[in-house]
Amino acid sequence: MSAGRTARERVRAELTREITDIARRQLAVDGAAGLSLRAVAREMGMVSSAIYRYFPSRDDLLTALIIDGYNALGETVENADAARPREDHTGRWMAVCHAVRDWALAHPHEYALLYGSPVPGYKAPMDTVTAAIRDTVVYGRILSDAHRAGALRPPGGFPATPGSFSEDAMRVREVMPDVPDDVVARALAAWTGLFGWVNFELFGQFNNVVLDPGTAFDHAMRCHAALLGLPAADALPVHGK
Amino acid sequence: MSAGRTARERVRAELTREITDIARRQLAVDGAAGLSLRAVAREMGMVSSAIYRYFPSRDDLLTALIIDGYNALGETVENADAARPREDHTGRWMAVCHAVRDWALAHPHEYALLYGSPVPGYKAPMDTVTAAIRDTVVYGRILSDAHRAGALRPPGGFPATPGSFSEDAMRVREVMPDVPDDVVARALAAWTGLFGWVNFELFGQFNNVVLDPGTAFDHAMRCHAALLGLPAADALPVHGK
DNA sequence: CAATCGTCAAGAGCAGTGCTCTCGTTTTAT
DNA sequence: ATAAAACGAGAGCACTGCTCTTGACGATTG
Repeated sequence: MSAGRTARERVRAELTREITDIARRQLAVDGAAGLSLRAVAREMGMVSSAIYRYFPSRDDLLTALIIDGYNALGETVENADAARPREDHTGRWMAVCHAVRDWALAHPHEYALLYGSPVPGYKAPMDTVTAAIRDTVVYGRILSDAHRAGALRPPGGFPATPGSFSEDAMRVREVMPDVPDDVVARALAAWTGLFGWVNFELFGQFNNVVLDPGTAFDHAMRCHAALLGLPAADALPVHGK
Repeated sequence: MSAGRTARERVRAELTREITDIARRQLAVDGAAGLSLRAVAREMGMVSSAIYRYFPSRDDLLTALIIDGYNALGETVENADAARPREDHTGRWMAVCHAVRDWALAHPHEYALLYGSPVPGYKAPMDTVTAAIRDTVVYGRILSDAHRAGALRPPGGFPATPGSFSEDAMRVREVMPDVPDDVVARALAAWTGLFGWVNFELFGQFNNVVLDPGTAFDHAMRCHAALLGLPAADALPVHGK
């Protein structure tokens, strides 16, 4: 974030930003496979080989876009969570759900880059993981807060968590401190349920069947909340802003 | 399926099959973006332009592979369902879940083609839909059978289904006859939960966190079954064959 | 101030892609 | 037997990611 000391560094940072901006626009229009270094260069009035001064390969440019995407989604989710009173755990969960869905609908190709099939042969570098779990961290904090406040009352009559799950639960608890195993297990189901729904909606599995996915989505996420033991919140504003 | 009357028709059918077979092998190795008409032609000892006598474009070849994939998955799911006694609704649901997951793990690139991000600019032709819903039809039949047998007792304490969902419920009921709205709504959540989990597992979101996804998956699917009102089935064989 | 060293854009070029068109040949249908 | 349809081969177009070399500019030293 430092302004860059020499003039060269500043113009380099500026050009790097311009490249990613143009690339992101191309991504938004044509999707990941339509991202062309030559097209980016053309739009910048540069020759294609010059781009390689800034990104050593197409994959590196894609990685930059992926990190940006995770951060954009993560920030959106953080803001949606922060806009709710801390003790309104159910409201925070629902806000996170809708934030994810709304962002995905607004940025379908970027979302596909993050949660769709990975581009073949592409291996996510370590740099991405810290950005990738920003939304998950928010999710975990909500459940931790709810549990510590004693607001979590998971309904009975559901299968007992297998003992062999405890090891994985420990690892998940790093973003979900103190939460007991059975809630951790259900938390995985709810979290995958959220993204599974968004995937179905975005990738066309609901086409010609579920015509009003917003309503069904809201209800499904409330069901997940109930499964987690979050208290029912009846008087939530229906949706977005 | 007719053997083909003229010699030309037979060799044409044979070559078409050979093309899709080679393409499927390439798909399994390199993923959808690595599928190259020229490489297929090379492997067949043909010249690239000859392929266009059989598939007018790369997208058409991809479509054939997609339909094959849906049918392969659908058949696997049908068999898994049929292997259970008809009145063991919970067992059938669990068998379907594991069949989907096992097939996805065995054919990751084909699964990604079906349930990952759609290839950009690609619009699924109508031919695909009948194949695409084979698994969903099985799923719907299980719930219908369970409901008609009076075996469905959805737990209380969960959010009421919004009235505006009834229209979408009607459409979903075409593969899930007689099932009441509230179960239809939860069925969507469970179904998306299944594929959302498989996506997370296959596309790397569980990396370094959930190391034994099989156990957690089985438990999560049992939770979904309970949410649907399917009776608890305690003595199921743990997993595969 | 002047020489140098690193950075940069440009251009040519390689290997690969999807796809089109034409040109003989072969097979089918009449 | 003849006309029509289908077919494989080949050349070619426009495009891609990426590499290498060349020449110019700018910042940092001596």
